[in-house]
Amino acid sequence: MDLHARKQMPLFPIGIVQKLTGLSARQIRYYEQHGLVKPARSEGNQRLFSFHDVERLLEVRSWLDRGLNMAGVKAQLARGANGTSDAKRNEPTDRDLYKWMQQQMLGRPDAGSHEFQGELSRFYRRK
DNA sequence: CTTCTGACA
DNA sequence: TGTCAGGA
Repeated sequence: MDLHARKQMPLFPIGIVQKLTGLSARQIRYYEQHGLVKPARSEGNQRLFSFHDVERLLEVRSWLDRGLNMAGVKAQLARGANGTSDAKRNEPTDRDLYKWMQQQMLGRPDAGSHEFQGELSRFYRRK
């Protein structure tokens, strides 16, 4: 399984995505309605976002921060625009994200482990 | 406790 | 966009 495939894997719930993107759950769901992202769903109908979705959301936020409205953002996506300056500078690199995940996996012995670790282990699992 | 949908004093 | 309801 290559990196590209892993980036498509449905891994995190909306709460994690909020922390990763700085967007509110309301915004994330709203953007989904507008087709900006298409997270997978768990059996319990819970949204499961992939790294691809998270990156797209960060890209969307960079445009919104720069004053674009929904129409503007859609135009960028339609044009296949790639995040420019700000987006590139503020967007966490893959390494940042992986490092962040490893921290989650190492876990905080006191805070109790997250079921999250189990899901994330899928990302690292070979084959 | 977290997430989901629908709705708006 | 925030926030509340009512349910899973």
